[in-house]
Amino acid sequence: MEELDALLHQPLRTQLVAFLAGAGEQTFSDLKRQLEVSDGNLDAHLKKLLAADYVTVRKESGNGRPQSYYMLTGTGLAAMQAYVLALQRLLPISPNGEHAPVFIEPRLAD
Amino acid sequence: MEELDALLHQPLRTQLVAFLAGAGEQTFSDLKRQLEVSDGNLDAHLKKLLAADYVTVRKESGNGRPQSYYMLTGTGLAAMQAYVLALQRLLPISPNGEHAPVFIEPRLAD
DNA sequence: TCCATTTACTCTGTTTTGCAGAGTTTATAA
DNA sequence: TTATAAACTCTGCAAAACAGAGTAAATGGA
Repeated sequence: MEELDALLHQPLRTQLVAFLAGAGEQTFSDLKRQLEVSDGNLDAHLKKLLAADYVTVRKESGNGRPQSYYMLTGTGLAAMQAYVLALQRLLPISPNGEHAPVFIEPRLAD
Repeated sequence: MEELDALLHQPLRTQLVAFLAGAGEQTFSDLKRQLEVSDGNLDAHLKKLLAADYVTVRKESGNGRPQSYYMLTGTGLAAMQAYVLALQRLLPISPNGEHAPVFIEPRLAD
């Protein structure tokens, strides 16, 4: 059985990684607002992504309020792409209607 | 933010739906063996998929040991395809290397 | 016939995970 | 100097996942 990256297979972390990939560097506050999540929860999930090197932080202070900028790493993007690919391979018919090569035609209930 | 089907965004259920899509009708025991999962846990997740009509059961008895055959529904396959599509849209660069139209080039840390 | 076995559950308890909010620190702006 | 904001940390609760024991129904073999 194809394995799915447990770190990415979680709603908030999937959204975090995808959002960072699309939006580039974001502050803690930006992420909190955009994903509508409590700061405790955001912090916990960011820590897991940091520990896996899927995300990096850059901390600024001195020229305004202290700010932490979070950014996706190449490792993180690669992991996300591998994750989506793994899901596609699990599915016998790809979402665009084409058949994945390794699977048979799905048989469905009525 | 694009939403992800919470029912599918869980490792075991994702695997269950994908496996049923590829392998067709499967017994409870088959699923237990293939996915290497405890029967209590398998039962719990199958119930959720049944409740959402992503899966159906057909029960046989009288001509052998009682057997329950589980099968993916059209609803279930459609949900899975929509789920994978949603993930692809979240990602700024699709896994095959092509850019998704709505997103900008991802900016990454070093 | 009855005993063991298999299937497919149900139930219970434990562990893990997710999550919210209160409190803390540092720093700035008023 | 006080108030406010950012970015945490910590604590506790709630929900989810999970394993395994127990159970009913049915069969197959002795």
